[in-house]
Amino acid sequence: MSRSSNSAAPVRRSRNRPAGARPRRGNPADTRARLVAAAAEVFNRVGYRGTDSNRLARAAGYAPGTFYKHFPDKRAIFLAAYEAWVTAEWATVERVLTRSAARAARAAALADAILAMHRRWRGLRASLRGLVADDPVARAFYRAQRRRQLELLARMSAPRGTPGPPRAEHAVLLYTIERVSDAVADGELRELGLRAEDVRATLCAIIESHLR
Amino acid sequence: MSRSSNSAAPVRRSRNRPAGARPRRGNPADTRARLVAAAAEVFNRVGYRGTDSNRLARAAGYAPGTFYKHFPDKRAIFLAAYEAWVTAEWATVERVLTRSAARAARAAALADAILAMHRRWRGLRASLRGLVADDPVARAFYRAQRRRQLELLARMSAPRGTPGPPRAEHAVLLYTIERVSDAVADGELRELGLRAEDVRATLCAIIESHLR
Amino acid sequence: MSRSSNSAAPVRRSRNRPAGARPRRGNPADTRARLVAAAAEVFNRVGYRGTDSNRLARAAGYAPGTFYKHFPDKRAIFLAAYEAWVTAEWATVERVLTRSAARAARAAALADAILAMHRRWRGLRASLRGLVADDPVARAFYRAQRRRQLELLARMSAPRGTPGPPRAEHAVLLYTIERVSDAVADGELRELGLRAEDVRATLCAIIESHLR
Amino acid sequence: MSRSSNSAAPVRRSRNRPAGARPRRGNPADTRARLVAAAAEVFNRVGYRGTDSNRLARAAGYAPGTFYKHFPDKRAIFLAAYEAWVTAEWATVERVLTRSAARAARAAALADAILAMHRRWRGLRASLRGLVADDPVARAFYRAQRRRQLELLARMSAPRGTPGPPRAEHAVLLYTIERVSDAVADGELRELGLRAEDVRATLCAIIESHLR
DNA sequence: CATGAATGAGCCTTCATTCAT
DNA sequence: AATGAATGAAGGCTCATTCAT
Repeated sequence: MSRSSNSAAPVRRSRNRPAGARPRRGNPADTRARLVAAAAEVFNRVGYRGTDSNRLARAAGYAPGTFYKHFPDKRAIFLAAYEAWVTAEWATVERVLTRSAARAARAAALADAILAMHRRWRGLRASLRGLVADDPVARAFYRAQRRRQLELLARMSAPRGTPGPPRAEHAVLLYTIERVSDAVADGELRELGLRAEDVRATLCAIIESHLR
Repeated sequence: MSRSSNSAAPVRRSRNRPAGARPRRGNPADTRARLVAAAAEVFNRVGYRGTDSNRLARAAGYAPGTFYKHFPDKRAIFLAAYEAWVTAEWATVERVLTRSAARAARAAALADAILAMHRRWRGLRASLRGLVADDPVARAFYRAQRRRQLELLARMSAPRGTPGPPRAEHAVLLYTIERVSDAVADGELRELGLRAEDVRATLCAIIESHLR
Repeated sequence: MSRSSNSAAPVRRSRNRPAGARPRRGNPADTRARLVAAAAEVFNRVGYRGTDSNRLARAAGYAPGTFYKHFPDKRAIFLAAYEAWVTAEWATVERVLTRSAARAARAAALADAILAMHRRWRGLRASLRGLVADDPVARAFYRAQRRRQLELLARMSAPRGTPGPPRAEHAVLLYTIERVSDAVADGELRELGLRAEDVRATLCAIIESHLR
Repeated sequence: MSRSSNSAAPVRRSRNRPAGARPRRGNPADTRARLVAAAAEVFNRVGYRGTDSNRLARAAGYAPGTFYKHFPDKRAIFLAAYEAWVTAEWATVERVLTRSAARAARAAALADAILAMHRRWRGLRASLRGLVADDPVARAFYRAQRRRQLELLARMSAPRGTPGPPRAEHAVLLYTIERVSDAVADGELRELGLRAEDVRATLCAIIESHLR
């Protein structure tokens, strides 16, 4: 598995513009993408509560007012960054799962890919949890992502492309993977006196038991 | 299992004082307990970000200054409320686990007890997740609770009272139970198109597989 | 009296161009007129503080920058709209006063004409009062209009076209008509428990006592 | 008539505290009164749009937060200042009207008293007009004051204490006095080439014609 | 022990205006 | 002549915390 592709920023700079070059006039899509990319990094570093919209704008090379031309508030840009993250993670998951390899190998690759994404973006994910806990809109957004994941899983685990309804065991699997990955990414294991390798193995085993 | 004992407020009003009676000068422990009890309810209702220390003091019948005589800051009272909650939950878990019943029955009782605690205090728990995500001190406190839980589990699953080191599979079990219980309490399942009964059954099965 | 002519927009669309047709490059006078006409309507609807120059430009079918090609600032376009309004009102007043009719009939016609103008443009007038209160330049502009009105009145009331100096009673008359018309237009009367007809009659009587 | 009493600030500093002495702990009523008194002066000097809530607080010797302990927003403190002004003006009007003097003398005294109040607080009154023009809440508040004035007038002009309904001619009288007084206070007359004495005389005549 | 008035740093947001295209 | 992305000063408001009583 290419670790670098998993760890890539969830948002890419659009076009081939030299980094640091800030066009006073760009097209709105570029500006928006730049804002989201910069915000993702800032959120990941200092957390959602650790910045404000003015700083996010400046981090992308813009003035405060520009921020509000593109997002109604701080939450909106956070959710945009999170959505990009989820999209990147799903892409990775699908790529890994469609490989032709032994079940155990695929489970391990999946665990590693997910853990890498959570490690690289652990600050972003921590902020997500905080925001989801506090904010109803963020909560709804987060759950919508989860729903899509569940549908994806139902489709993938169906024998012959006959999706079927979302399954409780899949939901529990997703919750487990998410929670454990966040714990690993946040370094909770070391504090608990556990070895990362053991937790990874446990996770792999659980994942493998759900693969076809 | 006594549902009412599970659902009880994690903090009791101390002494037999008629509710509403507010001694202007009581002993400090009483004042502190009253503040924590009131704060637990307020946090559970409006969330950690939904109040301020002035309101928490008033909710317990005190002035803002009194709050800071008993707690260094808002976080401290939250952690006190959370600690009381964890203590109450553990007590319930131990009570259920030490019953002599079939493994499946104990697993079901445990799941129900935990789900009840999470349902009753879902606002408090949501705030906990938010605070843990944002605040290093809260995070450390939270992990300390987790560590004690893990030790408890190691002791309980040991054949002859020979605890042994914390085990990765226990940690994963705890994470799973916690995450799934919070999801159930928050009503995520319905939104995902899942039946509560199915998720409960899945949870019971996982718990049962870890019981001796 | 033709009510429709009184109520007409104080600024006309120039030329016979189908509404909505927006030439990207027209002659400057047309663009300016279009901006003023649109601004008059917008100000009348949402007030001076209720818009910004960007919206005024868009309301006329232009981009923000175009606005500043034609007006130095937001105040300038407001004063242009107000000036057009005053011109339209004066034209109406002169038309009514030069009719050969009984004094009472002329007074009533004048009152109705003025009230109609104030009703149709009550939002514009409210904004005028607000701006005049806040802004020295707007205040000077407003007073200049008043001065011209006073001169007109002096000329009209002079026996043989010998104007004479402005007279205090004329000024008081103008103030009274203006204030009462605005009150009527703004619906203050109903709130005060007065009948519109009674106020109109009082106004007519006052006007009539000043006519020759 | 005592000019000084008419021109007095509409809000008094409560208690006999040396000017400039700022008690860190006062009773709320004092603090509020100090805020309103300071705000009235600031509004009168720089206008409603010329300050912000932070400056108003500082002008009274307080920090920004204190402002919001007493008023929900800037508008609220303005309306409080205006209400104090109206109360002061009414007191003056009643005092003058209940004197036993010739009708002409009373009319003159009334005109002078009102003109003095408008001159002393012309900035406050200009801001009032601006706010009333822009803000629905301020408008409603302003009209409520007017309604009370109208009732007062109905009561005073009734032969035998039989008030009767509000009368249109009274409303027109109030509008005229208000508008003309503001014009005089704002110096509009000089700009219009009128002599202050002439306008005052016209105003006196109108008032006198309405006195019993 | 308890009070509660007061604090003030800092966040979110607006909008009149500019200027490179 | 027209565009529209970008600007940034400034204003309204909150709330965790202090301290004189």
